[in-house]
Amino acid sequence: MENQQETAGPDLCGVRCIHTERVARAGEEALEAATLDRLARTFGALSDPTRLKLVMALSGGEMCVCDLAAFLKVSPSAVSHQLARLRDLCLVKRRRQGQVLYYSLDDEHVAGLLELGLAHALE
Amino acid sequence: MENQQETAGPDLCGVRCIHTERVARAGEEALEAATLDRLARTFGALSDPTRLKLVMALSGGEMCVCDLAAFLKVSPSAVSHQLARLRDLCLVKRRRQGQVLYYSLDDEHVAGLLELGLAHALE
DNA sequence: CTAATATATGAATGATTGCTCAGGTATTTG
DNA sequence: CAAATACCTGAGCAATCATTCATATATTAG
Repeated sequence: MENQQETAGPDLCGVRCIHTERVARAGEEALEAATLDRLARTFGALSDPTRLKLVMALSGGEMCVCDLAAFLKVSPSAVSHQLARLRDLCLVKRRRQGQVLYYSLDDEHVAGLLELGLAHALE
Repeated sequence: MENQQETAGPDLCGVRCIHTERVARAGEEALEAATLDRLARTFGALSDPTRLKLVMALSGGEMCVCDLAAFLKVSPSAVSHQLARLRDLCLVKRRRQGQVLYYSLDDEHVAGLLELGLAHALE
């Protein structure tokens, strides 16, 4: 019984897995859990319309928290929470000028992701 | 009082928005709600480690539902739900051969998104 | 036709997530 | 120094989501 793969559910796909070698190869090529998790959280940061609108706005140049709150029509507190999340994943960075913090996209990857994602969504 | 922007919260950022013209420009360049929503859902489909592992596995070639369930160690039902979501956003496509459905990435955009995202997550 | 296999799907449920509220920190002004 | 402004953050609540369970559909075998 060396071909079998354990499945979790009660409606498991019989006893056999159809392509054992293909599954094994996928296992070898798989990313480690920590990387997978960070990648998932990165995409997750872009999975909300409000946050996405925020990031797209920043792709047009830097903005302060007040500007973003006004633009998104949400409270500065909400914006700040979202910015913290984006910051945590290095999607945006900030620069202080007096009391004002100006946010912008962290690097070109971010604009690239937006472009590619949009190209796919529109096709 | 033509410079003011309404904000939603009670701790609203004073009465004034700092860069009115910048906010106005962002408004002009903004995507329409439906597009934004679809884009958000597209990224959302990639925001779960299990689904991400699934999609990355498919980037190495097509796999059937059974294979994926075995590889991910979740029930075929759970995989099927996830595949439906990915299918709905045209991230994966399927081809039937007898009773077996083989899934693969829908187009190059998808692999591109994974690559770009990974490059960012690893930097 | 009936039985078996592979996959799909609706409903229910526990876990995440977005927002608000109520504070707290950092910077400038007087 | 104290007051004001811009922003941050922890806790709590409502909505969303991933999974399970039960059932339904599609294809092949007999």
